[in-house]
Amino acid sequence: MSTKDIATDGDGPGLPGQVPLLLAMVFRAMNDQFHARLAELGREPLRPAHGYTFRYLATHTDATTADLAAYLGITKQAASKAVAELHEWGYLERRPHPHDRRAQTLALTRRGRDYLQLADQLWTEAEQLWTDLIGADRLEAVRRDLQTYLNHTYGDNEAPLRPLW
Amino acid sequence: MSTKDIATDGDGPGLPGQVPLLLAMVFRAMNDQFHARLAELGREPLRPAHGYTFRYLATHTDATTADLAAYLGITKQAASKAVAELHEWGYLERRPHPHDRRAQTLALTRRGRDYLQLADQLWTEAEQLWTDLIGADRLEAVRRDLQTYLNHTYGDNEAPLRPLW
DNA sequence: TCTTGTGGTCAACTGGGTTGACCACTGGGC
DNA sequence: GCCCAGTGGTCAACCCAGTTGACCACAAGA
Repeated sequence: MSTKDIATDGDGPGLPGQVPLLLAMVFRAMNDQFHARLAELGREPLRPAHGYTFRYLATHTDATTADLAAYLGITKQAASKAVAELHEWGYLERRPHPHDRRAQTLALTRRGRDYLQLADQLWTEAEQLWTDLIGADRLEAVRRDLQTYLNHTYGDNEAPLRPLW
Repeated sequence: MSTKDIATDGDGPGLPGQVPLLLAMVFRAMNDQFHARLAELGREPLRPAHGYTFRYLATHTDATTADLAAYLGITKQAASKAVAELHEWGYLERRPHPHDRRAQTLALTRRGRDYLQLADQLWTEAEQLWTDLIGADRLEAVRRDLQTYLNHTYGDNEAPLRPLW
């Protein structure tokens, strides 16, 4: 049985099947750092789904709530709730859809774009910490290897970015 | 503004701060595959917290519910619920603690160890897919780089492995 | 012995998700 | 042009894995 500790013992060739869990642990560590910095800066910590919403809206103009729900893999009711909150808090605005009178297009406000920019900056900090440890070349190699996996898995489709567990 | 699509466009040097999100997306992809295979095999998909419980118990004998709660970063009430379920389903057993009459030690049953072994096998499949794409050398390099980050972040402590978002 | 702390459970609540029902509107078939 | 199945959006009720709060049995050092 592979009961060997998967923790931070570090060396040796690595057990088969260990890498996926290492991915999860590293992302968790970076995410913790991200939220710690956010708290340090006194910024309200929007929930994960909000961050993904921002990122989606920044790259998809004229997106509707239903589009967002599909991307996040949640029901449109749930997406609608999130959108209502973010609108109430001034991060995004709803406008009538140009061609469909049922629908509304969503767009980030200045405040929303600022928040996303800050988030990008904090992720960059976390990434930089890793770069300092392993060097820019290795980081770039890792980035390519990750991208290779996504390209293979999703082809030309967009990789889903959303909360998971 | 960094509104460039973070999806699977693939090439180019990569945007700063992109790697943490790539980690999340790759883990998500592997996790999806994991659950798809589990469903294929007709195995009931225990919730994530259950898997982490198994992994913890396999490497920590005489663990108590409170230990588990601390490791998972949840309240002992929540841990107690999970333990009760897993016990009811035959995956673990509770025995009186040798030195403390309040406490109970937790241990996997045969059934629990079997499930963990299956999980390891499915993670190995996901990892293998990546190895096929980038080669064993690159995978091993990635594994070391991930481990380096964890070692730096947690030192000699155990890296937490738990649900997150 | 007393006091403080800890393992474990019961109960009530929270919140982000769900399913279900519904209306307003779209758009293709005829 | 008229239908009608399909879709965008919302309201309402519910679900459930987590929370906080209260509590008891026991532990362990003063």
